Amino acid sequence: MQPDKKTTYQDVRDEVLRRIQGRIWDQGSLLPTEQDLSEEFGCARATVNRALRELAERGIIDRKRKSGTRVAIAPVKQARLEISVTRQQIEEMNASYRYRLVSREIVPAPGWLAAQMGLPAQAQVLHLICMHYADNRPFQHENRWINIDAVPDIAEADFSDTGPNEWLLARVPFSDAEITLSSVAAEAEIASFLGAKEGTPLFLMERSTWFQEQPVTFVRLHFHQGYRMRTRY
Amino acid sequence: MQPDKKTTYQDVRDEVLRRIQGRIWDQGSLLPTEQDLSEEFGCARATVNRALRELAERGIIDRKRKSGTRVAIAPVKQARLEISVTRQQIEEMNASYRYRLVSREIVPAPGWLAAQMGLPAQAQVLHLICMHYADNRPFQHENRWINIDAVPDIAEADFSDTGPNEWLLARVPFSDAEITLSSVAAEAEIASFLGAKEGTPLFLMERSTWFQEQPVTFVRLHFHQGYRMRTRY
DNA sequence: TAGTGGTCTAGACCACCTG
DNA sequence: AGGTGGTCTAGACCACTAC
Repeated sequence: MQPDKKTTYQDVRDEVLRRIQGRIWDQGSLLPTEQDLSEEFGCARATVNRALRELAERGIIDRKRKSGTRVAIAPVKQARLEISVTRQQIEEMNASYRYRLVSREIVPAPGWLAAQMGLPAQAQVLHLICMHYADNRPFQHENRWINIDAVPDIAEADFSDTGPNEWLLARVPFSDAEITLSSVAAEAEIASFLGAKEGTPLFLMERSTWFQEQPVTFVRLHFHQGYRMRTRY
Repeated sequence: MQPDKKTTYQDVRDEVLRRIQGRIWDQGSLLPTEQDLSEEFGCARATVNRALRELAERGIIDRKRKSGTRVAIAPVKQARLEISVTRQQIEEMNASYRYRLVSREIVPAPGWLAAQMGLPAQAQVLHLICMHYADNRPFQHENRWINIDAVPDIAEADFSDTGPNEWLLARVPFSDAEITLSSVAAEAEIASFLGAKEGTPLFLMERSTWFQEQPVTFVRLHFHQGYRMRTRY
């Protein structure tokens, strides 16, 4: 073995993880202090801190000032769902993407939508219905409402070529969103768009989006029958 | 305004985010170097680095050595799903939790399972079916297979009182998992357990788990009708 | 080859929390 | 009151990569 260069935070992080997985440090038990670990590993305390901070972000350990660092007991695991634009999602499957605008109208926000988005009464919204196809098979039915006050430019966009999701992302990036996933029976109209029978179980994603506290859009995405969403942690 | 103490990495992070959201730095544009920013903010480069690193982890900016830091263009947003033990999930709803073991048997792994988990042919697995109730209403149907070779102690556990998820978490913590979410029609048996009609759309979570490259368990969780999974980003 | 981000160090001070 | 993690600093060297 050659004389090691330096101890990296990855080294520390991986070794600590190894000891936790190997039950050298059991669940709930107290780890040595950063000071002690930095001496053991022959590195600066900042390096240990960086390593332990990453493990804490992953939920592997719990840290508290004064009381120290403990191995987490009933970890709430975090799975990361990657949410990308539908076109990109389809192209990553090596399928050809096709988009179609079904309808476009400006209406006063219905009551349930105003409540859902936190809109003032009588706010005007743009209501869009679109379809996304992968290799010419129905992939996703998009039912979207956009708060016109939040996106004035919206009147100029006709969405005949580009979906509203891509359009919005280019203009209102990095917003906050709340997502709900569920399983629903296909209504007759949506079923026909997706080439499924009425009542077929469909995967539904609903998303509300805000930009700087202002409600921007609410969208209901019905995926084709048999769609599966995957992730790791 | 008082003489500010020090610039924190949060200050830098929030100000950079503000400039991105305010289109001062537009999508795809190049940010100043860490050196420049540290001078502007009057702090150390390490502080700027920490701030930009967090934004990069969130997908807000892209960083490359030599070429610099750019505002991300079509960000793949990451939503974090919190996955906790069913009991905990129910108790957080302020509902009473009840668990019931439906069946328990040791069998050779069926072909589809061996393929799914990457098990050797003829591996022995423990097959469990359990129910979880919230306020005595069916909440989740659990159909689980456990690789006996990976968890030898399993023979001693009868799971009449505690669900296998909690039992496993206490013994095989911090494993890797792959999750699939989908929408399925309730089969007759599962429907009856969940108090729903056959064919009802149900939210299904399937999860494969490994510990140090070794397959541990595969579980199929059917949630009650109308279940919704929520997250933010 | 030179510029940029990635990381480590050694020391310091602070904030929070438990005893 | 004191111990522990949280953070900042100033400087240094390294790794990657566009030029």
